Amino acid sequence: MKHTKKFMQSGEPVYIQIEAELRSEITRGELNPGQLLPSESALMSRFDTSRETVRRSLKELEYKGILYSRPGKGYFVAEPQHDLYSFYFDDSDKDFESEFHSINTVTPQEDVKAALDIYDEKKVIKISRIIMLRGDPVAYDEKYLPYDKGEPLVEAEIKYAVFQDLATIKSPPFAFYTRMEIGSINADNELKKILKCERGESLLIIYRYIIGQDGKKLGYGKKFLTQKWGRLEAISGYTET
Amino acid sequence: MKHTKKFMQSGEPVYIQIEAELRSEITRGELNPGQLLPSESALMSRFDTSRETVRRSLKELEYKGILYSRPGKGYFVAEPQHDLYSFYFDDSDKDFESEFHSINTVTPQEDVKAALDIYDEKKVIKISRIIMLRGDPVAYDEKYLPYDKGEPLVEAEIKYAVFQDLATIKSPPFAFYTRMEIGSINADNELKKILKCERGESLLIIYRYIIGQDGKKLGYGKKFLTQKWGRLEAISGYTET
DNA sequence: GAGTGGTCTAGACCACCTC
DNA sequence: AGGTGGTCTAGACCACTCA
Repeated sequence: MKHTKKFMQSGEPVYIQIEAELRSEITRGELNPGQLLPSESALMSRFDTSRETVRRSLKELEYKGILYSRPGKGYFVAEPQHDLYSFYFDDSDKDFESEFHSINTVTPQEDVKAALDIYDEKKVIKISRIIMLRGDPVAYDEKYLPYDKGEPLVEAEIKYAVFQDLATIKSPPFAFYTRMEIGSINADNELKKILKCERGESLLIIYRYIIGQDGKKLGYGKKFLTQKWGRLEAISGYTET
Repeated sequence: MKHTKKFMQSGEPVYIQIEAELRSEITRGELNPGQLLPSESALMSRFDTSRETVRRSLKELEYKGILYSRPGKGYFVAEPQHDLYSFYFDDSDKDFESEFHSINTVTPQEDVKAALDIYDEKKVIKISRIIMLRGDPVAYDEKYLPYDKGEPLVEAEIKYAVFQDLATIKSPPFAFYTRMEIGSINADNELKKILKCERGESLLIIYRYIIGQDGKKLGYGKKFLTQKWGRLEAISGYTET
């Protein structure tokens, strides 16, 4: 059988081989953004395979943002998204020691009320902790959750769940997402005390809003990172493999 | 014909309908991370369609990071990546006015040499500009490109290309990517002068390294953002649609 | 060995675009 | 009218997993 032979020869599925071949032409600059690719039927004869197999290759490249298709016209090389960055920000701070600071129900301040869409006198749960590196405080974290009366405040449970990920509480995990804002701020006296840094030292401040798919605000957090914590690292553009 | 009727009824392709149905079960929490989905053949009879159609739906959800599959076992609901964030950082600063500051070839400082993998006495092209909002400076930008002797320094061309995107020069657009580091810093006297801010004011500092797929360093940039510039905004988790 | 997903084929009809 | 991609079908063989 034709395809079996091809498959065995290199150990790679045919559609992966075609994908690699086309991708290489693009990263080498032989095919450039906006350019039209050969049609499916042309690729079928070029690679001596069926239409679905060719389409599988093209679909892969489409998902990766390298191609797009226009019905009736063909496939085109996409513009790379050099302005779209991604980064990991792991709230559990696995690489650090973290020190439990306080947990209690409080009357929220204005920024917290606004962030959680609270308009009445409802209280909120406030959890704060200090993140340490080799004995030095490098970050300080405050999290706020709406406190619905009647819900027992089970400290141990919250401690576990919240420290894994804010708002894993009582929401199916695909039912919410997080919006983050990153800014910088000079340490005030309170932060100076907590983080044992200079007053005025420049800190990264990271705001997070946990939002349900229905728009409901499920959580709010502020995190202050000293320069010892390190820099946030992000990537944009297409990285091979 | 069976499928034509189904397709016409809702105007949506069958595989999109199946995808939506499964996704809804997941966001509603009926199916949870780690759980096994019904097999392909079970879904074939449930939705009265062919295997490839069912597989197309599952593949979509796989690409979106909602499912993963294990040969011989089945499809499982994935863990949502609540720690993976994305954001846009458009270097052209379309929403701002930007003021050309200077462009010339200079002997690089140590950080620039390290960032561009320069070990000899080669010079680099330095481009700097100031970004303004309503007449006020809100950011300051420095970019460095390796300067290969013999290349004419065509100012107009560089100005255009670099201000669109650092390193669009002479590299096919899929041949490189960008690594970014975000930190905070106190304004020194020089930045105070350029940005007309207080000495010690907290700034966001953004380092960028433009890197070829072959690992070659193509460009380096530093950008200082005042608090007037605004906050960086990022998103994580699954957002519907 | 029975069931699962992974790959591949050879058809089909459709909507869209261009001449 | 003829070419393009979009959707869908009904087969096939394979490697993997688990009882």
